[in-house]
Amino acid sequence: MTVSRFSLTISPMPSKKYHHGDLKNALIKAGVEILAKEGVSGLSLRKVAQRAGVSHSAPYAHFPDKQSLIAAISTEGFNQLYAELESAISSHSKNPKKQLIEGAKTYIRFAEENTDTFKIMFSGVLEKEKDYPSFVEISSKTFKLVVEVVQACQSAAILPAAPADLMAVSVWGQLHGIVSLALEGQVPHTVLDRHNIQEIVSFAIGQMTT
Amino acid sequence: MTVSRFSLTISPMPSKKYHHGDLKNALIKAGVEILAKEGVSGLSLRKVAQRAGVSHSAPYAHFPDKQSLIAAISTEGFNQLYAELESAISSHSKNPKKQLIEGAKTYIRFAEENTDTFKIMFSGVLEKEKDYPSFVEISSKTFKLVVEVVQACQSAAILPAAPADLMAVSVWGQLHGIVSLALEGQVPHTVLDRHNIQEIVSFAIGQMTT
DNA sequence: CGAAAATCTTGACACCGTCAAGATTGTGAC
DNA sequence: GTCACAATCTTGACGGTGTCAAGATTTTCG
Repeated sequence: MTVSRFSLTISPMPSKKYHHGDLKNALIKAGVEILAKEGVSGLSLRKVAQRAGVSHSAPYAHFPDKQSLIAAISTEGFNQLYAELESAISSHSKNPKKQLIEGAKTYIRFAEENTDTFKIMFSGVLEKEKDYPSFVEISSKTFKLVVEVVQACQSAAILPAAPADLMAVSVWGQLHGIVSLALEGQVPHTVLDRHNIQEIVSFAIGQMTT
Repeated sequence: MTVSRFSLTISPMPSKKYHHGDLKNALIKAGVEILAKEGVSGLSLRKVAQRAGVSHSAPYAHFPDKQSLIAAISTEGFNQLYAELESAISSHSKNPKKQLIEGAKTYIRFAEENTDTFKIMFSGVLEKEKDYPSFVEISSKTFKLVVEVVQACQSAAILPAAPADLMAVSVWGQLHGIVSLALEGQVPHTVLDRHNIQEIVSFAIGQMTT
């Protein structure tokens, strides 16, 4: 509009172009921030657009709908989780048990520090995950990480012999279940008074390992 | 309004009173039905009201807001889950291992048959659970059921000696984690090709028991 | 340079949760 | 019984939401 161009001319505003440049990533970033500040129910396309400094329907140039933006945010979350897990695991490449424990710690920390991103990734907010190839890819890549650690533990006789993928689902399920119940406030205070989530998970995984 | 009373007079409509009689429960029931047919994202107060045959803001006579209705639906879900678990467990009162396995089966079946009710109960849709006493009560009552089964298993040396509530969080977490991952489509097909959820859980719990 | 494609804005639509005002009905005191 | 009051329900409005259509602006590329 003429007015905004005029004010842009006489008092040069800090880089306000018609084209954003990298709006797609800016929207994802804005989404993550809103998620952290207002939670899942506070996440709206219009707020994301506003925070990125564009009009309410600008996002439709980059995402066909809200679900698609949520998929992108979830994918970004998985990328971060994968990177952190990968880093934690490769720090103990000669000690499978430590890989398992530190991997679990990393998972817990990620869930605690990015609660609502974690929820978006795992709580059915994303309705048709299979429609988003990059989401499927990074999530199955993450699962393969778990399988590798499990196999290393089996080779070291720390976990019992069994199909590695099946055992991986057990281990991940155990970890994920406790974390999820905790985030939902379903772990009773009689337990939380004595142990934090970290300790509960350590106990549970300790039961599985030898 | 005069018109409707008139039509009620000349052609007797099937019991359309101004006062519903039991609207509160009708709304909960309608909510469960919509949940089953349209999923969590399809659940709106206005649809619930319409399905119950009342105006869009009639629910506010019984629930202060949408969260409160969701709490009621979740509570109802927990009541049903508790009843089914209780029934399954009391059917094998002399066999703790069977109690554990059948309880798990019941949990899985409930999640599969009432997927979206299960999600509402456990996926952060209900934002401040502690504000709803009857929800807190039935959910902690359910946890106590798990504790009882765990204790019975410990007495029979089926589960190792450890604080029963801690062990209960492990067992429930293991079960809940696998079910949740499965509902999210996070259990890879390489596993699902060979085993259904039932078998995966059986394997995982088998690892914990002796 | 100019046409086509990409990007962004404006405006509209139906739906949503919520509230205020008022209509209708049930209830209990007298 | 009746009459005031409480409970219940309707109507109408408000701002916020996701989404789409039309058009403005900018970039890209033949």
